[in-house]
Amino acid sequence: MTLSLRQRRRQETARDIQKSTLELAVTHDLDTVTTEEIATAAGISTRTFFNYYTNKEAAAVGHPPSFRDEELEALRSGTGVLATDLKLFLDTHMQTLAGDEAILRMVGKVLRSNEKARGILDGFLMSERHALTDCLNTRAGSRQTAAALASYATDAIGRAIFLWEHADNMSLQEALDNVWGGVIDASRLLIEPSR
Amino acid sequence: MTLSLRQRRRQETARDIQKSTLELAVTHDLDTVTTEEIATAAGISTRTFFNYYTNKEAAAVGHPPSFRDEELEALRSGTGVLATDLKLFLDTHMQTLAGDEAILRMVGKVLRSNEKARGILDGFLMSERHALTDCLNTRAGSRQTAAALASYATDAIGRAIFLWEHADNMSLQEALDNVWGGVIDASRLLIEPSR
DNA sequence: TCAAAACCTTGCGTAGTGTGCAACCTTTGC
DNA sequence: GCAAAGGTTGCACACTACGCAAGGTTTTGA
Repeated sequence: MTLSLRQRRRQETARDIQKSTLELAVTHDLDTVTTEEIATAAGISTRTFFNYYTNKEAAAVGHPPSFRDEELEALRSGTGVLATDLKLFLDTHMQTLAGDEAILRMVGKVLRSNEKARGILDGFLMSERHALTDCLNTRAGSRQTAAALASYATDAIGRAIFLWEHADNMSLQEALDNVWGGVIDASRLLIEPSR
Repeated sequence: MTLSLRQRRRQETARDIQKSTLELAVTHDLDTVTTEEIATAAGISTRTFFNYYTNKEAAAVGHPPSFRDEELEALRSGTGVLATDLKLFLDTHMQTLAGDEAILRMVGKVLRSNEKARGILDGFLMSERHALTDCLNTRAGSRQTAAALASYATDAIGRAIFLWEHADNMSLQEALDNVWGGVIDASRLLIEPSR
């Protein structure tokens, strides 16, 4: 469990680089910031920067938290109402994300203006969605159904973060509740035509 | 309606560049292809390449068809069952996409291996989803509901294309029907806990 | 405890990217 | 038919990303 000195330093440096990148990106716009400026701000050489991240956009995105295995397992083997279990799963993940609101807000800003950063995050989210699809596949009727549910869920997190960023005085949890209400309403609209 | 010689040439050149880019990307992997190779293949100078596209990933993605105004309007003012109207809307858009299956297939391949290209397409899809949200907002109860429906719909197109690319002997329309079934089942699962 | 192995940082060299600028050519509109 | 508008190109330049090799630090295990 305890990381060696080397591993700890590596994590710290990676995080320092991300912080330096985001701070510069938020004040100046990532495209006009050079890797040299980032490296200097993080107290390393340009060459070392590229030993940690393949490019500045990847440095800005960093390493977002994945769905945790325990949570996926709890969802897979859950016996409650699916909508409730899935919402609980998202709540837990949102709490993890809420652990670093400052970074989340800066990353959000970068994502809104930088295509390459979006692509990098999108790749990450794609594999997360895949893991969630596998997990839901044991509870849904078919793989297509599981894939749709997984999309609903990951999209909901994205919209919740967006809502939280743009609304004043709203917690991440409140934003997710709000968005989830929309998901349920949308589902109802799709299968209950008359009302 | 008729385009001037200049405008027609511009479109043709843009398309030639996209085709050259995709053909090289499919055989060699876009990352190892240089802009110089693309420019030579398209019969233009490197400098001109950058007058058309800001980078090779944008050249590979090209300019995908947007939702058409008539279709959006038909959906906005539709009076049928929402699920049916929305499915019809997607069917129509899928027919537009089916007009160039060769390019669609090559773009799909690039998107699977190239983060930057994904980010570019994602930015495009984001604005499409926004337009669709505005449109659905007149029929859904709230903006969050409309946003959820718009996500369901655009994601369904993406998954349908993915399915079509990976299944043998399946048309785009069949793939969309298949995926849409998953969307409806997922919605039902979310609001009908016991069954 | 200490030397070898493993790993990390850094400078240097190099191929490739993306843009401003100026010269020159083609199309358009009057 | 000619001026204006728009397009293509070469050139120069700053920035990106990575291979390589030299030199330093941490880890390992005898």
